[in-house]
Amino acid sequence: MNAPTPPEAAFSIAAVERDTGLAKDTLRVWERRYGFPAPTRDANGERLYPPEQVEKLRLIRRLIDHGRRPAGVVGASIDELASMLDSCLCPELASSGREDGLLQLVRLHRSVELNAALRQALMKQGLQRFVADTVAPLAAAVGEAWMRGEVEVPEEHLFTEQVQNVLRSAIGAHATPGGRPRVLLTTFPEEEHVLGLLMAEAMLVPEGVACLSLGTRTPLADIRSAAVGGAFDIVGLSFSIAYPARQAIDGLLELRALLPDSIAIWAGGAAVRDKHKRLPGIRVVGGLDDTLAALRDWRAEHP
Amino acid sequence: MNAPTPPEAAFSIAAVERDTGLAKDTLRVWERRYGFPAPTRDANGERLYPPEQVEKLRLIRRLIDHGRRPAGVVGASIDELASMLDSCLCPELASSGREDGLLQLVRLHRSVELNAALRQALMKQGLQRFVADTVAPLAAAVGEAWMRGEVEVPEEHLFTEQVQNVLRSAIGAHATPGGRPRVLLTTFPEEEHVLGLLMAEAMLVPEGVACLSLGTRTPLADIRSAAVGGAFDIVGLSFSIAYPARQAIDGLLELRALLPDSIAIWAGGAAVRDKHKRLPGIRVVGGLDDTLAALRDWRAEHP
DNA sequence: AAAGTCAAATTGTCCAGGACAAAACACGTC
DNA sequence: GACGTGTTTTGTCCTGGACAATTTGACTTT
Repeated sequence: MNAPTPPEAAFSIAAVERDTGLAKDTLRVWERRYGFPAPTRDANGERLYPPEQVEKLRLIRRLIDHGRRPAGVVGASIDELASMLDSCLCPELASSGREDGLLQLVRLHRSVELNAALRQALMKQGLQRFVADTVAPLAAAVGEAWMRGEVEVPEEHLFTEQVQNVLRSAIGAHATPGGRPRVLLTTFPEEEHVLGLLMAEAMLVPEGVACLSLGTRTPLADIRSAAVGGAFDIVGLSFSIAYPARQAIDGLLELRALLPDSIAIWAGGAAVRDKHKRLPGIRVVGGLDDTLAALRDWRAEHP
Repeated sequence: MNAPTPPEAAFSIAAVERDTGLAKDTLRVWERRYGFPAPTRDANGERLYPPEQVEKLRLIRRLIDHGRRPAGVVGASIDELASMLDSCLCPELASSGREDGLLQLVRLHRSVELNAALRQALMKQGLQRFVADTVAPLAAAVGEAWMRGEVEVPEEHLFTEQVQNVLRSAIGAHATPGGRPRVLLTTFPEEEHVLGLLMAEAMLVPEGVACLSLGTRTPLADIRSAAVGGAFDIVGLSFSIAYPARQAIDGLLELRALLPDSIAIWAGGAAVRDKHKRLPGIRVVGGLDDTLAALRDWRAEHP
């Protein structure tokens, strides 16, 4: 009655939806329009997607997230997709991860060494530089490698978990409960990436900011009640690259209308970068270092 | 083109799916069969669900998760639902949370006090008793309160985040990289509750076990490759109450077939409790204290 | 050359209503 | 109680059509 386990070596449409993030309706309409994917059928007439097609769909998904349009990528051959992929990756990112060796630790399942290396870097650099100079580039490198298909799900999970462990305990050590401003951090309901929030928190906490993270996926109305009820000065939202820009903008404007003017909204992440013009009343944070600039601005205006 | 923002005070079918966890198809078929929900339509003929109906759907969802069947709950009045709710809650749980006062801290948005109280309890009790005697009952109480509708999304997020922070830093302090056995912890792809994993890890790490958590939502094939590639002795899976029992059993048996006999499988959580008979070759862990019993058993067999 | 305007093409989501297998239930038997 | 067997309930999948939101691209105006 619930999503059936994919039998042997083929995936049901529900499994493909889960693995690729493409809605069932979208998968069916692509098949109708572009002739791809072209699943076989089981005895019951239901779609069965071979693993290669699922893999190709994942690739297509990544390209679309990077701005391509379906007409150009659905129906292209594997080789064409691979060359498109190369053209939208910046080579220096991948290499920066390789040079410092941390990406290798992610790749090779070396969780213990990865953890040790992260903690060592944290000690050496301090929390803020650790986040800006080590975690963020590493996250970008992992993202790139994942897009190239060079890392799999478990490596990505491993990386996220280990970074979370290190960041959460470091943030706990710096916590300044009575500080100002009071910042509420979370994401919109469709966004489940947590590292952006943790990185922002790690940048702010050493500055004496009182941060509260609600974790991911908070409904808009609940953000409002938490922000107002908790007397927060700033609400910080994080958007990963996969988040649809339009949705981010609509949501932010709606939230802006929901919150009193005395509460500032900060938005960061790839989906809102350069969208400053379309977001009146919202501080678009361009990167981790810009978080500190935003904080300086806020403090200048609130003596 | 993407999930539209719900206008004013009514929800699109996509928004309801997100908020309630009920698939669009299920919502449409309930409407056809039971006459509920009964959304209005917009100018375009698309369903618009009023907030009361969404709230009622959430209630129904909870009752179904606790074993009721749709025929009995979809179409019942609010009062009937409320009385059903009472009959499937165990009163002592809610009260245990109230007595120690921690649940109050969750309710009132007192994040700072909650964090302090958790850390204090941790110091006093030690990691294992803290998890078994404080975190687990509190999690159960929050679950009950959520089911009664007495806590909202942000409170639940707040609770999860704060507990995560405390547990992760405590686990980090206890870490014993070279220990035995080597345990890999994760959940199946449909399961996103992380606290069960963290509690298990917190029970095991002080015993000198080398734990690696992959976080939630790991595909079966990836669990296999991580377990074999990392030379793990045990794979631990966690299932929350909302996880369909049948799916858990199928998945576990499939994983059992995938893994060599030398790697043990432990399964814990409400969804697999009392399913021991249907899970040959798998150690069903009945609760947090049973985790330690399972560990003792394993060590007795692997001198 | 930059910026605005507007029609055409693209694209994701929604709808209806039928079908069916898996799960839960009820009941009789060992 | 444990175990088959028939019945009902229930979630998911299917087809093919429709449409609004977006993007594209050609054209006009500053």
